[in-house]
Amino acid sequence: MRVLGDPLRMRIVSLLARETLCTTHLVAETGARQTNLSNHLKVLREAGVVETEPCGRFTYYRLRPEALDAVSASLAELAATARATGAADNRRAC
Amino acid sequence: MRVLGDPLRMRIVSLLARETLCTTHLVAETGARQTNLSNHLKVLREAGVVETEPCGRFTYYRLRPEALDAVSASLAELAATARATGAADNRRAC
DNA sequence: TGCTAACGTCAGTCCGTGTTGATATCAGTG
DNA sequence: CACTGATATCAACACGGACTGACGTTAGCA
Repeated sequence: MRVLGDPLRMRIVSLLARETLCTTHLVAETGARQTNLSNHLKVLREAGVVETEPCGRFTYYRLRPEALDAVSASLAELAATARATGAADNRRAC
Repeated sequence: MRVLGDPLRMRIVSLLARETLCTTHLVAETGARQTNLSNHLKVLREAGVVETEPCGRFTYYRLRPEALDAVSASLAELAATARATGAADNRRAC
């Protein structure tokens, strides 16, 4: 959740959703410096959002759908409980 | 998405999912200063994540489930496309 | 075996933004 | 009407984290 808060990282995630890419492609697509991307990719990797596949001197990055599904599900659950408390008008007295 | 990246804001959202609360309660629950919470609540309000209901000199904050559902759905869609590209082994050549 | 291109790491800078204190406002309450 | 408590706004401040430049490493290729 926290790691998806950064705009550039969300951009990376969107791009990787459609294609498996390597760093060079991401540099070309986003216009960001290679070093900067490498940092963000490290964050995404350590968060389990993406996984790498070394291919010669290239490194392909692929999205892990489970990670996105997990946050999506937890947000959906929050929305469901919120809907329930709204329907029950469950409020704490002051 | 961006607004949900902050830990304190996610905390607020979690609390509001279960109960409709006013600022005082949130101060007690989170331990954060009133001013700080007011700022975060403003951000959430302007993002359409929460809505307010003035009640005398109190202000109740309630979660808007549609907002959470929206981000949840968009993440789920990203996950779906990612799964499809993974299955098709859709990668860009270097 | 030199050369280049791809990628990661490190240390430092810089900026956005979360945090705070002071202040204003408004609603109850005595 | 004076007073207190709830909340929002404003103007700094501080700090984490995004961004950068320099460098090291590895893999292909001539």
